Amino acid sequence: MIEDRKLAVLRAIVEDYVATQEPVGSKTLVERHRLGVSPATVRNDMAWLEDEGLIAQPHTSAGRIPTDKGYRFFVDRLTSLKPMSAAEKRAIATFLEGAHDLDDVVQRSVRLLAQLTQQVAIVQYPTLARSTVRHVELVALSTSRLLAVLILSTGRVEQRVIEVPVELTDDLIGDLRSRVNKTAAGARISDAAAALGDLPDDVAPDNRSTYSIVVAALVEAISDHRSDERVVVGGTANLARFGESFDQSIKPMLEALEEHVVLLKLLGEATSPSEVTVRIGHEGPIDELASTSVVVTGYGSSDEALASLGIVGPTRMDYPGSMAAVRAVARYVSTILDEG
Amino acid sequence: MIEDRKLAVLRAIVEDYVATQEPVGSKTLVERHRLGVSPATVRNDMAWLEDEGLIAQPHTSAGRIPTDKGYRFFVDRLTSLKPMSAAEKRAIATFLEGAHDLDDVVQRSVRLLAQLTQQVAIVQYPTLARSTVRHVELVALSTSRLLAVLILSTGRVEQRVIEVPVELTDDLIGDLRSRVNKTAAGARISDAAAALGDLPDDVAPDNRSTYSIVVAALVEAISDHRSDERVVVGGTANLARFGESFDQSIKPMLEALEEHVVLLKLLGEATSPSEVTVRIGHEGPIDELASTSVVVTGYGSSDEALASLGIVGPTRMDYPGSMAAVRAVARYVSTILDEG
DNA sequence: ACTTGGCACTCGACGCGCGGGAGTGCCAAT
DNA sequence: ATTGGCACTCCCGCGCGTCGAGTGCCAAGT
Repeated sequence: MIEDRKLAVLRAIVEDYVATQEPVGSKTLVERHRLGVSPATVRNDMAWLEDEGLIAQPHTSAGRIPTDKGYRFFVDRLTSLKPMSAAEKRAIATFLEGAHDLDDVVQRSVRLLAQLTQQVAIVQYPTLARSTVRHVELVALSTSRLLAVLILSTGRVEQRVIEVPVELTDDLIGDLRSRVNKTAAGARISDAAAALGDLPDDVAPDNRSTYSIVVAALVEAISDHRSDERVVVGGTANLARFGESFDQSIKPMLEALEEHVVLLKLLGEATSPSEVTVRIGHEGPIDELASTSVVVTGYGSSDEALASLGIVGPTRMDYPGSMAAVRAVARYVSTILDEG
Repeated sequence: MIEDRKLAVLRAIVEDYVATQEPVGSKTLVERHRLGVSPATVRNDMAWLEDEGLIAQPHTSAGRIPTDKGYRFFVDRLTSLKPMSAAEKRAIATFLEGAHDLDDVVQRSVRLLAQLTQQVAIVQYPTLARSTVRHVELVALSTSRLLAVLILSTGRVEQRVIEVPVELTDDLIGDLRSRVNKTAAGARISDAAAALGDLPDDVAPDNRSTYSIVVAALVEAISDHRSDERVVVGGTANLARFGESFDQSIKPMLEALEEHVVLLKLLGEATSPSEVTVRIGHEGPIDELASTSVVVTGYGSSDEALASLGIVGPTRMDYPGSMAAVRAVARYVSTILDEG
């Protein structure tokens, strides 16, 4: 069992280091936090914490900084995410309520999150796999090109251009549209794709092949997972705040932010909105981002998460604050999407 | 009249400085470029160029660097944009041809431009004002919420959610849809909005008010200029290359890249695809970006530009290369959009 | 009238040495 | 177990001298 005071010391170190960005020594520690013991005692505790691998010193005769393991311990056992102030809650609510459009909601969430945490924010669009089809619209662009517009229960609207090697007539499209909608409406996207495969059974024989071609293209377009990769990034300017550790930090970060596939990996599996996942430094999936942490949670209805949202920042970040902000935003977004 | 050699010296200074990022002195200059004269002569020319405000020295006894005015001179009179190599042309063509969707085209253009120039690339979506309406689709989301999907000639698809304080029936929507399409199809968006104002004249009297409410909302949604602000940014990671001048350069840059309104100001008026506009340092509209240059051109049909596209980078950039790349990409994008 | 070599001068970059100070570990005392 | 004392370590900042690239100017050459 670890004594309370050692934990208090660890907590103090983390908080001070996060606040000042500088290694923290025993003397300044007892000054700033009323630990009620002398620096020498703290030093002993520090030596112990270092043995345990929770803190480290950059070089002899410097203060200590938390290790990844130390942050992990801090996050798991030494803190509960501090609740947002009433003012902050109000700010979140009013800021997000202005939106009706899904695009709006996503965009505002990113900005909000970035501003609240002063970090880089990432919001994923609701996963297609977990949405149901509300309506499918087909519009002829030319005689051989068809625009399919999918409207999903989450408010997401997807469009695809389909090239078909057959002549498209208005009747054909109209017929196809009503059939597709009858089959797909209300179904999950994967189910809809499956159900559409059976469609051409009861159509006029001479239209059969046309149908199957169009439907095949449609199915392929629908289940195209490329669009599951939709994420929005905001608050990049906050990267400018850690001006020092430049090459090791900012460059890989900027690169990652451009690769949406990488970002999705970073967000990971969507969890329920009630729990906030924290990945610290090397725990993340990307080696280049070993000195950055991710705070992420899911949003959507409470029983099933639609997608993820979170922030990315240096391992030395304000975890309680970030976690609280991420959770708060996720909740508000969830309720807004529920209403819409 | 300025003699040729002085111009040659200026050109050499610009080229060397862009390549090395270091102030260039008289001796290294005659070594690298076969100027056929001695360093002393070059020094005299340099003194003259400095008097003219075309070059400057950061401090006494350092080499010279071009001033903004020097770059301007260089761009205007000392260089013609070098044509792309055959290989590059092929690369551009194949890279862009894979796209059919407008989103695809835009996204690929940004990446391509960023990669070719090693700078931050910006591509604006085709302006709504210059597109014509191809089709309008209306879908009821609930009894009082309507989703309008506009499909434009450029391939752009815009969606808007409209709240209407009336009960929506399928008949009403169907009727409205056919009327709207009859009125708006083929028209420019501004004309369409105007024409829609007259719509409710020949409808059943008891539907009048409903129509006018819905149409008013629709018109407002259509002419919402918020969506003219759509731009896509890429190649942010290239910012990491100028690691030195950090706070003065990267931070305002990152901030600007988040504010799409600012970016639009930066892109400025769309010009014809044949001419490439260069704005150097302070010439730009944004004071914070005084040490960055913009290379931009329009794309779309040759007689009328649909929107702008270009790159942003430090004033010390490879202007001939950037200009050529920007123009090449704009041309390819234009032809692809013409076909589609 | 340019061009050129020579020359003195300037000034930033670099390396070095030297305290100052923050911080540590250890030990003896309580 | 805690604490004050103490010697030790090592980073950081400062001042200094040197080096060298680069300049401006001048007088001589073509």
